[in-house]
Amino acid sequence: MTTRVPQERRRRRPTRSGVLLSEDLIVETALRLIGEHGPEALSVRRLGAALGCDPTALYRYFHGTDDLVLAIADRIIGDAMAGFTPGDDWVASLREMALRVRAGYLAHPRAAAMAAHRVTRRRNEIRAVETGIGLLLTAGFPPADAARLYLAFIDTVLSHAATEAAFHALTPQQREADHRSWRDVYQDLDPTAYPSLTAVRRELPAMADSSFEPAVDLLLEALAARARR
Amino acid sequence: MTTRVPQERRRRRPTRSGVLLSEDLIVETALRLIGEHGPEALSVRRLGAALGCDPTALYRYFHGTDDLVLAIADRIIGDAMAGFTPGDDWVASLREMALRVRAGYLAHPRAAAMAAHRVTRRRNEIRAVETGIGLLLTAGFPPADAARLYLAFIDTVLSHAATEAAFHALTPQQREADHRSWRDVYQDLDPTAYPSLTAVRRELPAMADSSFEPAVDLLLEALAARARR
DNA sequence: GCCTTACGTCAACAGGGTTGACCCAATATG
DNA sequence: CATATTGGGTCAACCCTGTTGACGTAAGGC
Repeated sequence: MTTRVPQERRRRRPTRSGVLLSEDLIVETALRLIGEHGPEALSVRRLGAALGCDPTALYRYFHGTDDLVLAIADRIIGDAMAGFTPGDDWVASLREMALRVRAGYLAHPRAAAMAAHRVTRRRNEIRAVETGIGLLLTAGFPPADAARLYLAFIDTVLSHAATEAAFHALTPQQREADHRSWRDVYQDLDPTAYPSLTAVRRELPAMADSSFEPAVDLLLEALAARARR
Repeated sequence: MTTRVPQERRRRRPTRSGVLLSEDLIVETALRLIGEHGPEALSVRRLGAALGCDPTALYRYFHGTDDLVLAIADRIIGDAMAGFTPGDDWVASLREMALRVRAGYLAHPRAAAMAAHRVTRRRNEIRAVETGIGLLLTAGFPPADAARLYLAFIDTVLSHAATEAAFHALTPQQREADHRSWRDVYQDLDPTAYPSLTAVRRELPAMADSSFEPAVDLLLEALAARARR
């Protein structure tokens, strides 16, 4: 489609069914669709049906599916970071950022699973990057280090959150089977072939737990150690 | 399709073009297709064309696209860890494990991106867990810590590798747009609204680089520090 | 009240996964 | 060797998908 997607729209026209479309309404409806019926429920045609408009009307608001996905991702980031202000303790603030991102992803697990790996280039994401790098600058890191270390930090947070979101997006049956496998499969192993697993056998059921916070804490430990030098 | 996919096939019949199909041949051809013509080249129809058979013949070997993807993922894991033996230096060994997993994913980004968040507790994965926990045990961690820390480590590695694979699985246009955004969008920001981003402005193009190794190194630093205590 | 244009609608195209029916040839059996 | 069985390759068909260009109508500026 050659039509441009304008920044502001003043003239809006109700659809055949009387709905006034808007970028926000479309994103919200998409999130609802995904949340209710899974990621595969998000298609231009289904979204149009849910909105009560012709599917191709969406192309007046987004350049294509990819653009829509990015808008959804940015919306999730915005909701997660809403009202957050960094405090004096930069480690604690980064930790809260991590937990907020994770909570935002888990609020829309299925949407997060499909949008997590993208750079949205939109307002909410830019704001979050500004905040995170600002925290590392106050920690005393020189600009080059602050940028690189923030990237390592946020990529880890986002990757972990995406993994958790993907897990939560599974059906209860799949999730249950996953949990069981740590008990069942790993418990009946040949001790001579798998000595280490046998040694930690009683700890394996805990492997079904989330590693999000341990991993974030390890990372923040390393960052704090480097900041001290 | 109601037809079952049998374990062993004895009767095989050449296709119209004379090829003898097999599960291995199909998986290999799928990987070759992805490698040569990009990630979007993997579809049942194209795979059939590349094999010289009717697309629906593949349903005699796999229940559907999902089943095929899992078979591909299994091969990727096997290839990545093939021939790996841990050395005396547990930090270096964990590092090599991380790099191998990443390389395996990046060798087949789209397949990895599709299957990365799915848990396949097969032989290769069990072996990897055995090796990794063994390394943390030789580092002196008590069993409970070894299990939890290995989980944090491998989840970080897998999550990062999945993120990178997902990025490489994007279309060239999407990837290019992602790279550009760090140069373009983030360069024209209002300095008063975004002071930290302005301060690190010259470092931002580097944000398009991978954070895999910095993140893994931070994690290994923290693990080594904890092992010393 | 006219003119412009934003934008909702429509028809169409190319490509996707998956299905059930068909039928031939490769094997098992006598 | 001849016959029966059936694995599995083929085909047509179905409904899904994203995306396009043309069209027309109603909203807003003047």
